[in-house]
Amino acid sequence: MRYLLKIQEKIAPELISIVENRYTILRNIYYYQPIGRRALAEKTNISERLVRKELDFLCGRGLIKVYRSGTVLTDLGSKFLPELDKYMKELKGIRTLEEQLKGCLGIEEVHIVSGGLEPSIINQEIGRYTARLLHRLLKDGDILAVTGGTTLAQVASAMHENDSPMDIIVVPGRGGLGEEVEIQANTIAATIAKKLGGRYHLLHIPDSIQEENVDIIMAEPSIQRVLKFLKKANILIHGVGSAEIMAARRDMSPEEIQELKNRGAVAEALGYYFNESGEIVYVTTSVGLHLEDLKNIEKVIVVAGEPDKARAILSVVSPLYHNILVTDESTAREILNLKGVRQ
Amino acid sequence: MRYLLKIQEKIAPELISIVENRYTILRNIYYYQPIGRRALAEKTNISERLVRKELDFLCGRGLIKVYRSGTVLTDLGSKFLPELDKYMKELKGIRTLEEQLKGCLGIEEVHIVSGGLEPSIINQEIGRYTARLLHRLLKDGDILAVTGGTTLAQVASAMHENDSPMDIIVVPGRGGLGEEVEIQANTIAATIAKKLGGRYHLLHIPDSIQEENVDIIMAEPSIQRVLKFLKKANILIHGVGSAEIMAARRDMSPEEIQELKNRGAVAEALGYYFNESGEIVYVTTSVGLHLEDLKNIEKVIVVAGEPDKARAILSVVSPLYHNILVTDESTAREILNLKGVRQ
DNA sequence: AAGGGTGGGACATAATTGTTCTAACGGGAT
DNA sequence: ATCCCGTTAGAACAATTATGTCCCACCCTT
Repeated sequence: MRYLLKIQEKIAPELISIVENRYTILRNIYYYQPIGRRALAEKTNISERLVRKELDFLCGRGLIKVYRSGTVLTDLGSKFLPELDKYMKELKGIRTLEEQLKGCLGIEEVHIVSGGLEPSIINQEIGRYTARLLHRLLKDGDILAVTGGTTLAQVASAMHENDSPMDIIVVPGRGGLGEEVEIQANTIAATIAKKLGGRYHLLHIPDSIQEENVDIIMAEPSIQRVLKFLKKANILIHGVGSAEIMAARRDMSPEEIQELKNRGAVAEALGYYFNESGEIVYVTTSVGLHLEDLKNIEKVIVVAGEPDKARAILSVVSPLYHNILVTDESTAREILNLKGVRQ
Repeated sequence: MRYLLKIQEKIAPELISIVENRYTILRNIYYYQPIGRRALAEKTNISERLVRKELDFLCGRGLIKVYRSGTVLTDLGSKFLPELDKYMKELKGIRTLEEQLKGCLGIEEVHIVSGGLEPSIINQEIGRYTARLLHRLLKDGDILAVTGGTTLAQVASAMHENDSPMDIIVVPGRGGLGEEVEIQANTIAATIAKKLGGRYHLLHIPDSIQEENVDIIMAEPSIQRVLKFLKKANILIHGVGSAEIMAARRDMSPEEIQELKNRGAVAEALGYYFNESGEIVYVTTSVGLHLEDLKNIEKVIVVAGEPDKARAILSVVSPLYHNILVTDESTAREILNLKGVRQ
């Protein structure tokens, strides 16, 4: 399979740029439809005339439809796009990247989404991909734990409504980390549960509670009930943040932030802060899953894009805790760079 | 595998003609090297300028070398060509053709050589391919039976000398069918045996012997010895001829030829003449393998190109007797046409 | 009603392609 | 050895095609 494409690359190397152009255009249409030639040209860095040519081509293939108001994906086109994803992965050697990253991180599965789009869109792509992955992975009886963050929010919004309700329980992995509602774990858990037709339980915990009050909160029956589900969760999906952004997003005091910096924190996940070597340097006093719990969870999926997170991902992800990583092409390459692996 | 190329064909259909051009050019260089631009252009029906462009490209890839005296395949090029063969088979859907033909004929294996060359070259291609197949198939201890014919002669000449001699015996499948020396079974058997570094035994039998003398000849010890090997042959490779051409090639009397026509003979193989329905309508009184013997031979390979032989192949090849068919693309398509299979 | 987007058209320019010419090389015959 | 013929690559140039750029009439939204 890979073999044939290798041969092809030798005999027709120009193919890659041709297909890449069309792929990029299709994906941009997907995200911005209806969209015009000029806007597409700008987004894709392909000249307007070329975009037009490709548009004509794609139109002829019935993948898109050009209206007065702009270009739109046809049904055929949106069905075709996931297939193209697969194809492009092979063509651009992303499958190889996945293997390298797998070996490098020692993890079970690595999924990489094709790059070549704007960062904001890449996050959506990761969401779209992870959503598909989740749909495949989840089965009746599962208890899914999720965390917050922009990436997870994308996953939630990219999931589609199930035809028939599933017997699934979704719970937030940690409570009260003081973020905006849309990207809170609670919101995301609810969204996903609703789309799947499953149930959900939320953790309502004050943003920053005193250390001495934790036990009191924990004793609350409503909290206890959710924590019981959490302990039984067999799938966890969580994001990774860069330490400073997370610290800012959660209303940390300046002293705390300084303390984090002093300790060399670069990454955050599940309320834990890690330094470059992957050591835990700080833990927020929050309620829910603890790092050690991850070892008992069947499938732990970590999802994170954006190349500036490469270092963070590297320090967080560990075969001890994680099974699956979902990221994007440029982040993957950056991680391998940091590790000194040549591609 | 096939799947990816299907996707590719949808997103980049122009690729096929690009690759096809380069493939055709490469193959023509292989057969005619050193050859010039103009001659190539004529043979391939590609405009001279295009040939030049592709030549520049192939040169840049190090697959060919352009000399004052013409273009020549480099070592890399000749190593690359068989890989390209494989790739082209997938790309042009020849693998699918093979499957269809396999199903249609009920045979174990079908090998189809990519078309798009002049008929004379196609025969060489089939020879080249079959030679590779034989090299792969043969193992020490084998006894190989071969017949005559232009196609088999190509096979023989396309085989390469073995580094180390093989423990193999090659014998002609039938004796004395009165053809030119170069395409006689005896000659071919000797050639193949020499190339493999094996032994061979020949059948020297008068061209057209009287029915009543067959037994006398058969009793000859020298003949008996060869026949004994023949009965133990575990691989047979034979060609297929159209009835009229074969009748002419072997000096048949006008009455016999008329008789053949009356009986509706369309195909010949191993001295047997078949009508359209695959029934045997005539047998030359010759010495050697009989049709029934084929059932006991491990691998029977039938090799035949040229589209006008399609009907002949169809009536000769049977799962009862044959395991492997080697032919070319246009013949394959013609056979499927005759069978009413749409491709 | 106006403004920012749209597709289609126009057109100059660049690139590709078809065609022809030429000088030089190679190989066979002398 | 040498001449000669055929074939070669390379160059040149015209014809065609692809491409970059800009404009315009239109439509939708605001």
